[in-house]
Amino acid sequence: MPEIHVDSPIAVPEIYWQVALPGPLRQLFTYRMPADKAVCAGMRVRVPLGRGFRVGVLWAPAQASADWVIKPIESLLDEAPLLDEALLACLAWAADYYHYPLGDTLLAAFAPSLRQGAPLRRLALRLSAAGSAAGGLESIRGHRQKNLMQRLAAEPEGVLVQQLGDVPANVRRRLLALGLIEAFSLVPPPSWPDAKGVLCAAPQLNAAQAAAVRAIAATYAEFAVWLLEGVTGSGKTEVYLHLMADVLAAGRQVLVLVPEIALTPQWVTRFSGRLGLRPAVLHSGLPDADRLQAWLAVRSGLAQVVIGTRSAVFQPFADLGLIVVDEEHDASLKQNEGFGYHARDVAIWRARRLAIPIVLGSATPSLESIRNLELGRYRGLSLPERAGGAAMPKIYPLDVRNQRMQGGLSDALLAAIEQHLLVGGQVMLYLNRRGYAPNLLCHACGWVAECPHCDSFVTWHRHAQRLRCHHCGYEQAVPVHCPSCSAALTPRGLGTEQLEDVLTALFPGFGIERLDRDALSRVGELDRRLARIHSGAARLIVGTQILVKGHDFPNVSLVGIVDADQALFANDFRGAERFAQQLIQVAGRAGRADRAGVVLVQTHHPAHAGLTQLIRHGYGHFARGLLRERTDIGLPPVRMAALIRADGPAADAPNQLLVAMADWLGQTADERLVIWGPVPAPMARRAGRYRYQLLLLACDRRVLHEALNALEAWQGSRRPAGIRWSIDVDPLDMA
DNA sequence: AGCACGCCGACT
DNA sequence: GTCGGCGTGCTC
Repeated sequence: MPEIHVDSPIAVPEIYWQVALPGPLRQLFTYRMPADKAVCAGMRVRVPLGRGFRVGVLWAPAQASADWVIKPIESLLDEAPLLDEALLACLAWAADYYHYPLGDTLLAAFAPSLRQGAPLRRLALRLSAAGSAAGGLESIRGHRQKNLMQRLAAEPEGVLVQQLGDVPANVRRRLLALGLIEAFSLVPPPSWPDAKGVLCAAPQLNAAQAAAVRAIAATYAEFAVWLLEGVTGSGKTEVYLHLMADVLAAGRQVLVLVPEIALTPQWVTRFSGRLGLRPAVLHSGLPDADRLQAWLAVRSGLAQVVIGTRSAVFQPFADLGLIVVDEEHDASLKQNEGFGYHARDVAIWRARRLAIPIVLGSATPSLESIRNLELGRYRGLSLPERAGGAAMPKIYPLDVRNQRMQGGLSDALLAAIEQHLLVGGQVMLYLNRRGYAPNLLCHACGWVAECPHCDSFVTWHRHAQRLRCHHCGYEQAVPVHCPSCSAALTPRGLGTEQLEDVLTALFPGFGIERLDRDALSRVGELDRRLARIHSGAARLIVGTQILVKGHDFPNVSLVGIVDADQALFANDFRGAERFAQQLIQVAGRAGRADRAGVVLVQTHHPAHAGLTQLIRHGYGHFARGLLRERTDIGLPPVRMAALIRADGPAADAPNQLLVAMADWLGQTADERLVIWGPVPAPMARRAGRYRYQLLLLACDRRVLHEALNALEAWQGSRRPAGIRWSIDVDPLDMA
């Protein structure tokens, strides 16, 4: 359609606004609209862009510009801004800090259907004047039509069409045609269901818990970051619940961030049982309709408690009074691809802006948080003892050098398993490798099945009869013979599937449950397996990482770490802290009730300095030691870091791009910027792409961010074909 | 990101 | 002679 511009004196004056659009469009786009429109930042608009249309967010008023033809917005999607000023400020900060496009950042705060441009107004029906006057309804024959008339007569405010699912469309059309009912649009009032089930009483707090509650409660009206360092089983959740009850009683909302909600269904029942309300549970598996309902209910204040994974940190709270970040050390709070924000850090920003307290809870706090505590930015609280007087588990290294091993288990570990089973305990075995065997090998010629797309071997999944790559999703059938020499193939190494089989053969009749991603891919499977564990039908538990994430298994008296060696010598500088966190968290599954637990750590390096220190002095001491090492070598969290990743279909180009960036930064950036690399990524080829990375470090955050801004501006002009590159601020994962 | 325009191989 | 590969360049 050609643009018609009429310069007539009666033309409505126009205003200009900058609009943030989705996509990697780093600049804002200016559009015009009639000046009589009441608009403000945070409203969604539909605007023309190129040939098509996009949903964007009004950002700031702008001036007319002669540099380009300014198009009018196509439509205003909201009558009021859906995001308040405080949340918009938080999003602007996040876009800037994480060097992520503003439009995509803003859109991340909307429920998915709103992101697509769905209007809040919905079609509704009500009786027309004629319909109300008709009274007797004699003229209507069909009983469905009569039912609808009666239903609408009972609800003079009108009924949403989407709530009339049982009424066929032709019934509605017929009554509309007769003029007895009329269609109109309305913004449905938000709704949120009540809690179901009975309330449970709060248990008595122990002295440390009560002290923590008192201390935090004194800061309800101010910004304060509390690091709650509580050993596994110390009852951190009880502290949260007491605080939440206070804040809810004051009529304010609470946000609880957890690593993986799908794995902790008991949280939800516990929260609703104690607080007498239905929490909004948000995670990636939730259907869009549920997300929208929750989003609207949170915005209206009806949903008072939100429990969610990292993306819940952008929920549009009406009156947030407290934030809890549980397992604040957990790496799933940060993502290293796409919008790589750390939910804990965004949450802290929101808390500061809202002047409310935030509680970071963990048995194994991150080095970042320990440092902030030492610098006085956070206030510390500790729960040094287990609730209910339970003893801490005892951890022993188990030297497996020269020991006979059966299916990866030493005689000493097998004896311990048997002993604990015979006295009625449950035994948990932790092995962070799923599948049957990590390699499939030809004993005759040495051939090993590899992933064609990655620098890795494929894992043999015996039950599924597939070879799978755990890095890219590649799958293939299991070859019968060696493709190179036709000899038979043998498995090498131990995975959870195999461990399950081994234990079934060695301890028949005790019942085994395996908890890993393969076993839990079907919905409800976790619940079924957890039920069998809790009922005692399964006495042996085998699992990966998933075991670490906060499940309560009160009867577990022995935990076996099947292979500590792989984690002891990790290739990334955070390896040691991650190993320690994992060990302490798994160990914490043992002996929660009346008996002390035992943790046996199989290793070929029983004298490993880190391992012995961790066992002897505990996590807190160990972590503070690591922090001093980081200070000496100038790594995070002592210096700020950003990782530039580049990948492409060939090996040279991404490396050359990073070399060029490193050279340019070396010449132009502040001399306090430290540039390491580029180096190939820990897995140099993944999913068919060659990956390199460049690490930037600086003591001053501004130095780092200035360098990143300059880099973006410099690179914006030239972009090599086929190469992708991205910035990861505060990277957790070097892979 | 989309979605154009713009120049070189196998097909009705 | 056309259909179509994706290389590069722009979108208010």
